[in-house]
Amino acid sequence: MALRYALLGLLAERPASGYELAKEFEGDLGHYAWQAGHNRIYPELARLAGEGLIESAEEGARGRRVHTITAAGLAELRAWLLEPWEGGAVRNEGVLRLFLLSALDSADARKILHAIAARCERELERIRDAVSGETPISGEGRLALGWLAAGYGLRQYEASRDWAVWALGELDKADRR
Amino acid sequence: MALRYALLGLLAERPASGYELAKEFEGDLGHYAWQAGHNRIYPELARLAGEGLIESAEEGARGRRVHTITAAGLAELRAWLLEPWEGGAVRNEGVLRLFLLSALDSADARKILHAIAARCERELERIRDAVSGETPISGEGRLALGWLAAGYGLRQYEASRDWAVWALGELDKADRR
DNA sequence: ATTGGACATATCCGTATTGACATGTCCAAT
DNA sequence: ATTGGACATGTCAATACGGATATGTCCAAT
Repeated sequence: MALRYALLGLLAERPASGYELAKEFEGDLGHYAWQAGHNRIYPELARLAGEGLIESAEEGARGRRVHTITAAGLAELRAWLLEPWEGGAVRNEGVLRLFLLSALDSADARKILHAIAARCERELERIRDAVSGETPISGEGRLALGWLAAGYGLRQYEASRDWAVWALGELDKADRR
Repeated sequence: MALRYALLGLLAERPASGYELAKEFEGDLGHYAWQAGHNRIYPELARLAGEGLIESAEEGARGRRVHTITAAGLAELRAWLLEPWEGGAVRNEGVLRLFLLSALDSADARKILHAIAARCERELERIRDAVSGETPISGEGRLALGWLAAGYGLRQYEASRDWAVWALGELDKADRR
């Protein structure tokens, strides 16, 4: 269910080909929120077109097909976002690895925690670099998806780094017993 | 692949039945890292037992079967955690909804951002309450999975709340143009 | 002229996942 | 005595997903 809304959301920013949409999923979107490969994207686009939520037009070169969100698609997306919800799918292998540190002995856990903290710093650096070249605002004066995602990533990695440092402290406490 | 390691990690803390494992996935684990229902857990336990990574013993009442991790299982888990990695599955409907706010007009977006901030505060309260009754250390002096998860949840929700507040500020800036 | 790489779409198959259905036990409260 | 709810395990069918494979185009640099 979520993939269709991710696609509608991306197309709400600007019309795009399946190829371009697949690229988007390799960035912040796929990093924090939802992943999809072209093999999932193309069939879903066909279905969305079948339901009239997007319109797909052949556009010359290399068989490129540009998909545009329709009024119905926009309405569907808005309804989904406004609808109250909870739970929803969660799957994050990286976070799982954090928690499973509990199964390792102190030395192994420390090694990994240091690696995590360092990795977070690297990612923070990467996002800060990327942000300097980004626009906060997309068409129609709305906030750009990429801007929101970058802001989220920044805070998320800071939180993860702080967690790793805290966990190292907890490990110290445990070892002193 | 990740589910098997989640199960091994839980069983590394203490032996448990499939039913108890399913309960674990309803808590912090399923909230931030990985979800699984009993219908997925039972077959995977059977497979793990078949590979000798866990041992399963019938234990009296109500057909309860208690699963215990073996030395081989512990080794497999450790190897997975220590192995370098990147990427890994990411799927988080909640975060996706945050990003897709970009498709809404200013008024709708504000409404949702306020709701998100409030929700984060509620979750923070809930975790703080839960933490007061938790042990940082599990058997053998290792950090408890639940403790690590709670520490993560705390920082994660703070980050999300800060993000929502920041996004509201960005919206203000955009609207002033 | 050719070639490497980005652009572009598509299918196939095995496995993962989910929701629904099914079955039965134990125990505490009425 | 009975009943509701937690305990406990399972199967099935439909769908989602991911890795591999396939095919072809456009263009810039050599």
